Amino acid sequence: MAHRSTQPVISLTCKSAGPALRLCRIPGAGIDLEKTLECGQVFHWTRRQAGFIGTMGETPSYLEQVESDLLVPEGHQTVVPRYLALDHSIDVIEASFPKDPAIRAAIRFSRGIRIIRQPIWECLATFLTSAMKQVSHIRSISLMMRKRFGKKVRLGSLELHTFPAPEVIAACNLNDLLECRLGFRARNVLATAQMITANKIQLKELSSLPTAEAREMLCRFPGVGDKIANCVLLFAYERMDAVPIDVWIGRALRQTYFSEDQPVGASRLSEFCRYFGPYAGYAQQYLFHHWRMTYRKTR
DNA sequence: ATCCAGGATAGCG
DNA sequence: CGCTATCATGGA
Repeated sequence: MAHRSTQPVISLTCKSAGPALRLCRIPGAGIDLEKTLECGQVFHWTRRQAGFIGTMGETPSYLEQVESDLLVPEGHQTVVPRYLALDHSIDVIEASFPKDPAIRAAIRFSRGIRIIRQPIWECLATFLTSAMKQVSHIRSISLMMRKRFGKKVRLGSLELHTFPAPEVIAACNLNDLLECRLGFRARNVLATAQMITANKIQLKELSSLPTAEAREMLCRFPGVGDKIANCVLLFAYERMDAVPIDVWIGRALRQTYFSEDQPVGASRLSEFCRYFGPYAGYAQQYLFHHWRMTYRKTR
């Protein structure tokens, strides 16, 4: 009973109507929450007070880091560690990386990032909107789609929106989506949602396929090529060896591992990434984050 | 104003 | 094969 009075509580809305949210403290297992939610793998989490608000699938939540622990809403003690992949053996993963200077520096800078477990459709649709967009744009598009088409869910007095289901997007017309500033990506998002709703490809069934075959299937969706397919494989299908090659990681790899702007194509870079080992996707995320934060201006 | 962004793709040689 | 222009939109 003495514990109850020390249980942390929080009120997430300005108007302090309703009971405050009761929080639980759980071990963070070495995670850095801020890096994890802001390193460019997921886009909808929003800073609120000392933590972040957002949804894990249908579940609205609040996450806050306190020293090495996490504060989560009461009742979320199981779903949060799964979503944030706190079970990943980060020591094993980092020990599997090659020991070159670039990797060492990236580990030092990016330590604490977890490759989280995102809902498959949400991940696929979000990265469909990511083509030729800055991270801040992807984020605002995701939030607009949620607000306009998502389901309203409540956490205490706080209202959030889930990412709209494929059926909801499939029923939209192009102009609805264009209002979320999707531009030329709207066509692809709509057509992909319609393919899924028509059962042309079942996303869940790809889980049982070898990575190469799952990638091939993902690339059948309009607007999905190797890069976006690899994002979905890494961030939603738990394929830790999948490496998305984008402009940033391309620059990092060429400048670090190849000589002076020799033309090195994406396919050759992709081959090279086997060098990073069985957790190449993790290594890629470390490098991506380090490079993007460090060389943003200087190029 | 000009350039570029966690790309994909049709259309060329 | 590999290379290029093009696709909307907004921040720097």
